[in-house]
Amino acid sequence: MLDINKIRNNPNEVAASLAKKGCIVDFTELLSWDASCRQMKSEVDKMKAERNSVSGQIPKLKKAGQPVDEIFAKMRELGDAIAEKDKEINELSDKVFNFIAGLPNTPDDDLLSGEKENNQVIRVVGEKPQFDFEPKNHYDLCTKLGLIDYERGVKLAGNGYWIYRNKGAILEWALLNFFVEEHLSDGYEFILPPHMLGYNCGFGAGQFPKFQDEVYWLADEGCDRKKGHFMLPTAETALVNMYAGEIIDEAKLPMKFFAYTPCYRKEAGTYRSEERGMIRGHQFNKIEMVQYAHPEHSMEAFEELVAKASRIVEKLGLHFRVSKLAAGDCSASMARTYDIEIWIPSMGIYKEVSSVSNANDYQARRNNTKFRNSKTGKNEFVHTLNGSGLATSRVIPALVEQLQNADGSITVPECLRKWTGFDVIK
RNA sequence: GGAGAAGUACCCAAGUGGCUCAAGGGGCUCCCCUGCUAAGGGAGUAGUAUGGGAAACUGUAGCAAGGGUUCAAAUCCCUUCUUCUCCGCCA
Repeated sequence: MLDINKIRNNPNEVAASLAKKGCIVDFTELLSWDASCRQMKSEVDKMKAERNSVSGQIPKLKKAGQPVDEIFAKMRELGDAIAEKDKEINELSDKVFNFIAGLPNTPDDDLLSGEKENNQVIRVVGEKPQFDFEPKNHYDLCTKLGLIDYERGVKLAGNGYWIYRNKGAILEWALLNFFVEEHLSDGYEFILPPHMLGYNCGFGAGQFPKFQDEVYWLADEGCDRKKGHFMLPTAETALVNMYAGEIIDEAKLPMKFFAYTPCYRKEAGTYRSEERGMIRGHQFNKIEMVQYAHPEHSMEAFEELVAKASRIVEKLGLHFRVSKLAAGDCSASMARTYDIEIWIPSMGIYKEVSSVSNANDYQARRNNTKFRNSKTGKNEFVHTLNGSGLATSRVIPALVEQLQNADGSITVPECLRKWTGFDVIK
C-alpha cells in the first residue's frame, strides 16, 4: 500500500515511479475523491462537535425543568444530516482505499525500468560444468535413479505433481535440514506456520486482491473468500503478517525468521514443455526467510538476505548468478528484488532458486505493522523483506544435472552428506 | 458440532441510556522525603487514526469488529469474530 500523503504531495513523481514497473496511473480522479472526502470530514466533524456539546447540556436543562422538545427536533435533523454525510464519506474513502490498495509498490530509484530484458547480472559464481559425456536432463536422471516418481504423482493429483521417493526423498529432506541449520546458525527464528491462511494474510502481503485466482481456495467454506482459507503460495504470506496490528519494540528490530512450508500454486497457463519435471509444480518445498527491519537499516537487511541465499547455493557447489531485477520484473509488492539464478544444463538457462526482495513499508502499511521510532517518538511502519532460502524444487534439478557423472550417478554435495548418509546416488 | 459465559486502556477492573468527552487499583515516568534500601507523600500516564494551527493547543473517531435504535450508546437490539467452561466427535 502506498502512502496517500506521498501521492497527494508528489503525484507526478509517484506516477513516474510506477511507470517504471509498467503501471500507468492517473491520479486526478483519486485526488479529487480524496480532497472532497477530507473536506466533508471536516464539515461533519464540526456537526458532531455541536451534537456532543448540546448532548452534554440536555441533562442539565432537564434537571432545571426546561423544555427540550425543540432541541430534540433540531438534534434529530442534525443527526440525520450527520448520518447522510458519514455515508458519503465512507463511500468515498472506500473508493480511495480500493484505488490505492490496487496499486503496486514503487520501485527503488536505482532500478532500471522495463521487464526481464533489463535485468542486470551483478555476480556470477562458479562456472558452467563441462561434461565429457552426453549429460542427461534432470527428468531422466531423477526417474532412472528412482528419486522422483512423476508418473504416479500425476496419478495421485494430476499434472504438476510428483512424488519424492527413496533417495530422492532423503536428498530433498537433507536439503531442507541443511537450510534449517544454516538459518539457525545465523540466529534466525524457526517458524512452522499454518498452511491455510485467511484473506487478510493475502491482502497484507500484497498478493490480494490482484492475485486471488492464483492460489487454491478451500471450497467447503463457501464462495466468500474474505471468510475462507487459501493454501499459502509461499511462507512469506504467513511470516509477513505475524505482527499485523502490533507495535514492535524498536530494540527488537531487526527480527529474523525463517519457515519451512510446502508452497501451493495454481501456475495456471504457465506450463511449457521445456519445464517438464520439477521446474514448475503446484506444490513445492521452500524455506523462506523474512526480516522485519528498521527503515534505516533495511538495505543492510536486504544485502544480508542476498548473501545468505548465495552462500547456500555456493556451499552446495552449484554454479549460479545473481541478477538485479528491472522494475517491471519485480513482483507487485516489492521495491527491489535480486534473483539467485541457478544453471540448469539441460535447459541451457539459469532458473530462479531464490528471490530476495525488499517491500519497504508496502506490506507493513497493508497489515499495519509498526514500531516506535525513538528518534521521532512516533510509530512508523517497519520494512519487511523476504527471500527464499531456498526452494528445493529448483535446486534438485540443478543439483542432479550439474553434479551428474558419466556413469549416470550423482555426487552428493559435501554439506548434505551428514543428512543423506550417502555420498553418491547410483 | 451443541449449550453456556465473557471481551473496557500496558495489566487488573468499576460502569444497564445523560455531571463517565471511561471511576478505582497495579505498573510505569517525574518530583518530595528519609544517610542507602524498604516503606511513605505528591504529580503525570490512552495508545492510535485523522482534521485545523507556525506553535502552544484544539476538533473528530474509538470500550472485540460491523450495523441498528435514540436528541444522546461502553450501556439497549442485530450480525460477525475471538477467548473460556461443559458436552459430543476425533489424530
